[in-house]
Amino acid sequence: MTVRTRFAPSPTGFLHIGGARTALYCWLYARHHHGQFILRVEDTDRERSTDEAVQAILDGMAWLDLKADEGPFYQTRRFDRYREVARQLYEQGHAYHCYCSKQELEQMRAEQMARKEKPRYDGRCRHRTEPVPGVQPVLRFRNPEQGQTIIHDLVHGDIVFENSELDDLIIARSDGTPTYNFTVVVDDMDMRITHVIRGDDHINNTPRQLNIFKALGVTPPEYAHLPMILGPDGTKLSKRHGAVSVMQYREDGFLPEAVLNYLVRLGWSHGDQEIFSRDEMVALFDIADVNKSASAINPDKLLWLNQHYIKQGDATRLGTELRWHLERIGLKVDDANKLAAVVRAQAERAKTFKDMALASRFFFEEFAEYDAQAAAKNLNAETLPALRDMQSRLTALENWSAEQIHAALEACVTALGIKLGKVAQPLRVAVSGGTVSPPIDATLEILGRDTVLTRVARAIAHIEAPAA
RNA sequence: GCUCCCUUCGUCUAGAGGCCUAGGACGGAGCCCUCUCAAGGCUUAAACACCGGUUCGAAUCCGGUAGGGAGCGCCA
Repeated sequence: MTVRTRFAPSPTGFLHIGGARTALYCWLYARHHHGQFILRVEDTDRERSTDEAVQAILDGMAWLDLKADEGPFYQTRRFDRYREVARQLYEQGHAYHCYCSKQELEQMRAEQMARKEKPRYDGRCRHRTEPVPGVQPVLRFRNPEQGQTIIHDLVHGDIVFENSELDDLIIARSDGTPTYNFTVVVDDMDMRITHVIRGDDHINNTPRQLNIFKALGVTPPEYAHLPMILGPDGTKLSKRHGAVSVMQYREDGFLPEAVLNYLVRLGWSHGDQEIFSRDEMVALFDIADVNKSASAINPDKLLWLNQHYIKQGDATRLGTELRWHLERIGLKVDDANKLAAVVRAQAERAKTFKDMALASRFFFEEFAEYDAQAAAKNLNAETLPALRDMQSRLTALENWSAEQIHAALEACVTALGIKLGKVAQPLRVAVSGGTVSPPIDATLEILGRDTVLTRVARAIAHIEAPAA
């Protein structure tokens, strides 16, 4: 039997980090077993589902490169099928019409709460034989009253529920539209899903679904309930925690491989290994190694992973990512070689592309003014001789390469009897406007001779006429 | 309230009865390297929620307690 997993989000918002991990695990499990990964959009709640949300989820999965083998399927296009199965259940006596009004149900719940009981439908329409005139009934599933329903959960082990704890859930609303617990069963059945991997907030739904499968005479899939993902403070994930949408991570300068690597390790591990390529994840992933307890997001670790992939990745490819972020701050750059060179030079000092873009502006545009403190300390009468010396050495340089620039620097240091810092730092301020940049030789090389000489001249002029 | 789930350093985790003086990673601290910022190297502090059992032996098995969480919709 080939493994078939599904990711079944409801399009009521963007793809958040928890959903992304669920999708990743489903995808990994399918890939690992050479099976299929199916995407299903659970949009039966027409009030809250939006096309934008559907697109946002698709975008998020595309960014993470989690391709579905089948789908996306939309539940709203399958209403006929749900109606058909509901009818079957009704005809076989597994479902019945309930005419209770919402107010009546609410009152019942209130009374139960007052009695400190678990609020649930008491089955008062179970044996009704006559319709109530003028009332469009809902269809309720006739849940078994005795016995137990056991989930053989792949991550939690057996979870036992007394059927007497379960009530008769509504499978079709009075307008005839189907509800969640029912559509899930019909879809998982029709799509021949073998493994349902989802958040453990669904554990309580599972016995109901299992009973519907049983009534339908169908073998249910295996279940694996994943622990929740918490915010950095250990509380429930929310918008207050910053980047909740996976696309927000892209905006913030993260690489999809870093996000994926981070996510795969949140709730799953393979010994002490921290870095996983896509292929390694596929080869190594197993539900047996998934944890049971909820885990909090650690932004620092994601940052660390992101930088790991920035340092590790192909500079040309990463250059396109840098270009995207430069564009976002108003800089249009097309020189792929220069972008790659900047990526290589900045990789060690940038945890995100957003930061890298910000720190790399001076490579691509003239800076407006010097950082006041930096200029005061590094562009003054004391450093003028070194700048002048370098100005002529750089002008005379045969090959504009980091090696040659470095040699010129060494020669300058020897000639003037000063420390390297005494010339490197003034030069840095001269060409970048501030005190932070990649090593000065590499910085000058990337900038190019013309730009460097122009900026050095500008610095010298600044020293000679500080008022300007 | 009821049902269900969870509990190893701050965080992510290793750990399937003796390999545990509890390991790794992020973050922290210190040192080294150094033209800035970083990156890197080395060192270091830091945890088995609690109480009982079972066993020659328990982080690992069992029971209870405490704490956290989820669910209890004509939402998904």
